[in-house]
Order: sequence, then structure tokens, then C-alpha cells
Amino acid sequence: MPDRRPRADAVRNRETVLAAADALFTDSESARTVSMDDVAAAAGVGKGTLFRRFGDRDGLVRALFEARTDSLRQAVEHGPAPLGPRTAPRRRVLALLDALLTFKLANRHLSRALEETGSGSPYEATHYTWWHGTLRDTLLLLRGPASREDTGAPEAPEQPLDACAFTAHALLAAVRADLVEHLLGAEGASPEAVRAQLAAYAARVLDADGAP
Amino acid sequence: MPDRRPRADAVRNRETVLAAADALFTDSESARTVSMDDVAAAAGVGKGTLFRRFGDRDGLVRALFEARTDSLRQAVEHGPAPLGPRTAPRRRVLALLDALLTFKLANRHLSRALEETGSGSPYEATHYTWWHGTLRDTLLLLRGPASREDTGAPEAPEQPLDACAFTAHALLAAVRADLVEHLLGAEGASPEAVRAQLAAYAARVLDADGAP
DNA sequence: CCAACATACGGACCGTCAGTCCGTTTAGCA
DNA sequence: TGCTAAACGGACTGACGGTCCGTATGTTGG
Repeated sequence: MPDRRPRADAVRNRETVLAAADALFTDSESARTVSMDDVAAAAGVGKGTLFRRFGDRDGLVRALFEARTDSLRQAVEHGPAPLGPRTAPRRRVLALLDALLTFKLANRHLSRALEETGSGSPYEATHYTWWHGTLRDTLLLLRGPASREDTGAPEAPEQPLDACAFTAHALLAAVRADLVEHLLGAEGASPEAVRAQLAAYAARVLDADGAP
Repeated sequence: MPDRRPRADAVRNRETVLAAADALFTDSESARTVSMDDVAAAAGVGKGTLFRRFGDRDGLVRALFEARTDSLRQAVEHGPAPLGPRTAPRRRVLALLDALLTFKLANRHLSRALEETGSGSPYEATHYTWWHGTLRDTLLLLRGPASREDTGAPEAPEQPLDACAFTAHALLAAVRADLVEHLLGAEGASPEAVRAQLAAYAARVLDADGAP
């Protein structure tokens, strides 16, 4: 009883829908103005097909986001410096943040859609927990393996809330899509200015990190 | 043709609605599960009344938030140290962040409702721009008056994106309602732990702030 | 090449919800 | 007490996310 490969028209439609949704999102001001009917119509596909493929609105946005994000993720997980895992921690943290910010700058609307469309908070999304885990682990390295028995009492598998985890959250919060959008839009900042400010900010956080 | 004072039943209803909405929000898991019909029913008031008073969903949430936030705002604008304007900058920044976080810890659901219900981004909301302005100005003082004749450079009303403004955004992002909720909920942190982590994080940012 | 089956398709349909409209009620005033 | 402007309430509308099911089509075994 082997699982058959998916039908040809199915995969074709999947691509069509993804492309249509992408175009719609990047063209529209707010992601909320794009309805599922719009996507279906733009893709020349029935609504049923849309929901069958992606489950719900969230699923569509997630699928699109993952497709666009895949190469970045590869680079972080297996690539060379400065994003890859063999980079020196401090440099890598800065590179990770800059890469994430750059992606959001280039895909503002999609990123906003992802963060605001979630039925729950964006913090439950697997892509967030992945970024957070990666960043936290790198911060842990940066801080040095020495100070690592303190956070948890020897027998406490549940750390209350370790400093690296919080720092990772706080740094990621600084590149949230709606903030980025606001800086670019209402505050009229250039992408380069935002990147420069983030880099300076992150450097300040890191430089103070080791020394209490 | 003086504007008459509002009718007695109108103000009574306003309070009733606000109280009902507050109760509903704090009881419900996600603010999105509270419909306007729910509020109207709980307040024992017609839907028309609700919308006449508050304009739309956003208006209701904003009104409620402002009512709950008012005393804090007073304390920041005119109160004594550590929140008031006469506090030493470093101490005041820490106090502001802690006060804001404490408020969000105590009013999780309302705060989340405020941030996620906005038709636009939360960054356009006046309460955000107020917090951001206050924080930025205090950071400016902290950094020293030296580097500061530029803001109102006679001919440059548009600064590109100054470091204090960005830092203020980044620090405020660390206390966003959904992050706070996540830390408390999914990560099981205690309110005190979150406050401690935020204080430590902010201190790191500030201590590095002066020295490039 | 054909038949039969699994899979996918489409769009009518449903429930919910924000927001509107308008006929009715009532507070406030002279 | 009677008049009027203000407020009230709830039926109604339009839009949207999501479901259902009869129909069409790619795929596979004979």
C-alpha cells in the first residue's frame, strides 16, 4: 500500500496558487485586504482546491513563506560563514539578524501577513521557534560554556527563563515585520539605515552581554 | 449654541459597556473570540449603541485601554520619581520599561487586543507614539546633550533614523503584548522572572549606549 | 486502448461577524 | 406638560473564512 505520488495537475495548481498569492500579497497594501476568494480567482482555481491544498488561510501563508525562506534556512543550517554553523558566535549572531532583517525588507508584505494572520500568536509558529532556537544557541556559545550550570539548578530541566533565551526574543522582536514596515513607511527610513541601526543596536547588546 | 453636556443615560451606558468589555476580554483566552455582539449582550445594550459610542471595534478597545492606562500616563507625565520627568534619565528609562511591562503583565488580554485589533499596525496608534516619544527623549538625555543640536537642525526636519529612536523602538518591542503572553504561557515564566530579564537586558543596552 | 478507480476540481452554500439604518423611546428643558 | 434633540435597539447587509458534494480527470492494470 505505497503512497502514490501526487497527481500532476495537483502540483501544477499548487505552484500556480503560490505564485498568485505572492503577487497579490506584494501588491496589496495590507495583507488583510487579500481574501481567499481573491487568491482563488487570481490563480484561476476554485475555492475548494485552495482549501484542500493548504487547509486554511494560515496554511497558505506559511507554505508561501517557507518556499521563499527555504534557501536562507539552508544557508543557516548547512552553509558557509557567516551564516553557517561554523561561524564564530558573535559574528554569526550579527549575520543572522542582518539576514533576517534583509529578508523582511525584501518581503515586507509577506512577512507581515505571516505575523498577523496567525490564529495564535506568531510565537507559536515553527519558523519562529526555529529562529529563536538558533539564535539562543549561538548566544549561549558566545557567552561561554562556563556560566552554564547556574541558570538551572543541577536537577532542574525546566529553566525558569534563561538570559540567552530572553535576549534572543528581544533581538528578534526588533526585526518584527510591522516594525520594519513602520520604519520604512511612516518614518521614511531607508533599508540601509534600518540595517545600520540594527547592527549597531545588536552590537551594543552583544558587547555588554559577557560583562555583568 | 453651546454644546450641551451629554445625556445621563449616555454616560451611564458608556461605563457599563466599558466594564462589560473589560470583563469579557480578561476572561477570554484570545481577544478575537470576543465579538461585538458579545459585548453588547453582556452590557445589556443594543449593538447600535455600542457602535454609536465607540465608532468601531478599535475605538472600543482604545477607549478601554486609555481608561485603564490613564493613571500610569499621569504618573509618567507629571508624577514624582522614578516615573516622572524629573528622574535621572537612566533610572527613568528602566522605570518606564518596567512600568509598561508590569501593566501588560496585569492586563495581558486587553493589551493583546489593543495590538492585534488595530486595522493598521500598532505603530500608528497614538499610545505607542506617546510611549516611543517619551522613551526616545529620555534616551536622548541619557546620551548627553552634546550630540543633540541636530534634531531640530533648523533646515532638517527629517532626520534619517536616529539611534535613540531606533533603540526606543527596539526596547518597546521587547515588551510587546504577544511576546509577554508567550513567555508567561508557553514558556511558563513567572511575571517576576520576566521583569528581571527585561531589567537586565535593558541595563545591558543602556550601559553600552554611551560608548560606541 | 479501455475501463474503473482514486484523486482533484469548482463553486454553491453556510455560519459568523463588523458595521449600518431607521423607527421608537426618553432625557432635558421651557 | 409638551417639545425636541439625543440616544436607543435590533433587524439587516455585505464580506469573508471555511465546508460539502456532485462532477471531471489523471493514473493504472488488464
